[in-house]
Amino acid sequence: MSLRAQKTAKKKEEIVKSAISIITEKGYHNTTMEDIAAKLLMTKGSVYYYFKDKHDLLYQSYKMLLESSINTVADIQRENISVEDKLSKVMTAHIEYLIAERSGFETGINPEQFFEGNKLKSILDLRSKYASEIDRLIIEGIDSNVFAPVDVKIVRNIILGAMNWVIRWYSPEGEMRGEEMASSITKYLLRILKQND
Amino acid sequence: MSLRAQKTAKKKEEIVKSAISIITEKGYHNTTMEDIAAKLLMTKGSVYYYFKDKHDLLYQSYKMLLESSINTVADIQRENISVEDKLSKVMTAHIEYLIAERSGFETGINPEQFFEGNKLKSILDLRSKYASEIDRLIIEGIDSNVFAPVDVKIVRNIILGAMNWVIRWYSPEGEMRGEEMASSITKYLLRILKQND
Amino acid sequence: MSLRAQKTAKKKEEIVKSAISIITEKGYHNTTMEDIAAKLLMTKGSVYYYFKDKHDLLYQSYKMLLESSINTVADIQRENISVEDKLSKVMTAHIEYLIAERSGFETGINPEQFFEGNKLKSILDLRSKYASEIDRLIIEGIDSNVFAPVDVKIVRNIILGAMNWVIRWYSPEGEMRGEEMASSITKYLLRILKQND
Amino acid sequence: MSLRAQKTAKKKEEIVKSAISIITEKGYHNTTMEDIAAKLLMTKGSVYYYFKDKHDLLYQSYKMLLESSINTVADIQRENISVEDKLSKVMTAHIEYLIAERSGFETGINPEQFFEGNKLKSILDLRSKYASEIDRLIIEGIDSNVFAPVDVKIVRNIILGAMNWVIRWYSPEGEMRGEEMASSITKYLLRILKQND
DNA sequence: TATGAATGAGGCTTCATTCAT
DNA sequence: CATGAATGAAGCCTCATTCAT
Repeated sequence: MSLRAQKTAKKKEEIVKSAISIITEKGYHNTTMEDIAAKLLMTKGSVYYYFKDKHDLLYQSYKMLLESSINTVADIQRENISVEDKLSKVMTAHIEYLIAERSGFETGINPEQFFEGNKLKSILDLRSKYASEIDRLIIEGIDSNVFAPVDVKIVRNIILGAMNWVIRWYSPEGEMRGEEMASSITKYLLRILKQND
Repeated sequence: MSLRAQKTAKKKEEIVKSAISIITEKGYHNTTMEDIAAKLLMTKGSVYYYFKDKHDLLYQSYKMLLESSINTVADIQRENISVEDKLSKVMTAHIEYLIAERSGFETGINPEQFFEGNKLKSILDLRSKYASEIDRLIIEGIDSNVFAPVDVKIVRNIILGAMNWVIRWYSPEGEMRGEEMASSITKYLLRILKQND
Repeated sequence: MSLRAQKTAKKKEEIVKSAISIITEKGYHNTTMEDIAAKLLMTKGSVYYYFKDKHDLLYQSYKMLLESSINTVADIQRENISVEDKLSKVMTAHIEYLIAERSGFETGINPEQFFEGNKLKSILDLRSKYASEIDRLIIEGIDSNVFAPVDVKIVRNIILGAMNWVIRWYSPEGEMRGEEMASSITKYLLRILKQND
Repeated sequence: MSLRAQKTAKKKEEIVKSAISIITEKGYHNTTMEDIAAKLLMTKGSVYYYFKDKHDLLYQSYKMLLESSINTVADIQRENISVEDKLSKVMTAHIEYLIAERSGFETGINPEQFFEGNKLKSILDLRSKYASEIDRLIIEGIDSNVFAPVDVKIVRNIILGAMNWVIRWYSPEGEMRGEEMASSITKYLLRILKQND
């Protein structure tokens, strides 16, 4: 990648990160392009230089979030630890990421409402990919008798729902630090899966 | 309540129910007053007769949903059954209600984003009330040694997140009926609380 | 048509007529919706109540112009006069209409540039219809030996070009009245067709 | 002219020619500076090196077209042929030029709409000059009894309108070649002027 | 000369809301 | 009570133009 292309990529990422946090805070429709630009000390026009339109910015932001999540899981999958530890790490990472990036996209933006056609498909595909990574861990755990047999789809969605909900109630000003809370949630969720012997 | 007042109340409820389902489907900002009116074969003007403005309609809809939930819990609280059964019933009812009414308000509408001042306070109070009903059941269960000791706030939020998430992934066209799924989710969530003796 | 529908139709026509004259004067792109509304002492919003968007207003204006031309020709076709008189009347009417309505659509708006898809097709169809009415008169004249044999398509386009050009150079402030000029142009154009015996 | 000046002049002409054809095709307002630059594999910035602004590019393009037309007429005026042949040649050249350069400026761009002040005056002067060259030929023809007496202004405008209209309907894919059509139109237009003895 | 990133004015469009009938 | 025409504030987006490198 040329220097220029790098610079452009960096700028795009900067905008995306900023957009994610404002949109999480105020909601997509209550966030104006002006808001997004202003937060970065840019003008609207500049944002449009990097993104076709507001919707495109949302799409690319969403995609980046999902891809980042998938990468995290893939990294963890490669580690040489037990299934339980892997799932544990995946969950903790997920929650900590939400908190750190202040991203409420998973709860605040319903892909079916915001996207259509190829864009929707692409988002749903990424979601599925992430979901199946979790499923894989669950199944592996069941197969190796570490986890009890469960309805994988339902349990996975319980896990996702519980994790994504965090952004709605966790406050950094509270008594618990993010990591503590992440590991606490993880611990409780694992109880659903653990053999009861 | 006079006949007229009754009629008005009925009409209001009709509008609210319709609004909830459209807003759940398309999102608040993608739903126009025209849409809401049209679905009921009314005109915009009529809706304004019953509700001060769009925001008021949202507020009253949200309130109605929460109050209905709270009533349900209260009813269950009064029943003469075990704590575990009570919590179980509350969760099942919550999920089935979401599915039946096709309401995605809990996930789709973040009160902090949509309301402010007294309205926000009133919504948050109702939420708290509902939350503390659940907390009460959890605590009661712990006190009576039916449930393991847990961080009540965290577990309660895990439960809420997992339940509310349902509207995002459950499809009535799928193989599982709503009640089945509700009881399945309930069963798994209870594992978090159950003593592991 | 109900009273209300009549009123709406009238208002639409009012807007269209006004739009035609402003667009002719300033050009489509130099005319703002504000301009069009202001000229009628309306607000932008009102115009949008009657027309989907600016382009739709252009389309309906263009269509109305063409339909009106076609009706005029049809009326003349039915009259009990000679072919030459018919063609003569058609040309005179065309020119006088341009001047009276101050419409420069034919020269100022190239359908291929402004429309596409079905709208383009619909405009081109109307144009064709008008063109073939003129062709019919030319052919009739040739068949009855009143006109000399000519390449119909070319002569028709000469006639159209010469007539439409009027809006570009005729000034009502000049020495010649519109009708005079219309009949003068008509007279000259007929020379192209007249037998030279 | 220095080598550098020559190079600059050449580049300017290149840009102008390219601009004329894009603007003819898409219209001035639908043509962006980006479009013009891209077609020449330049960047916007470069175009601005040669032309003050978009409007200046339009102006110079229009001027170049008119000057070229005037030069053509002047050349023909100097030829040692009959008045009729001169007018004939002028018209044929005019039409062939429009077709060859795909220039629809005469019909697509109304000077009154696009220019003002000195620029408008300068364009109108060139137009007048061109018009009076045609007038001169007509008058000469009348004086020498080759042409019938006519209202010169009207006939000249008929001729101009008929010629300029060509760009709107002539398609190079059609059955007739450009030269054929040019001479055909010329032939018909001359009938307006020819003595009918 | 050439580039491409940044700017900002201007125009289109939507839609909640009002109000006379 | 109901209607539908009218309003106008607010936000998206385009693109000519500038300018540092």
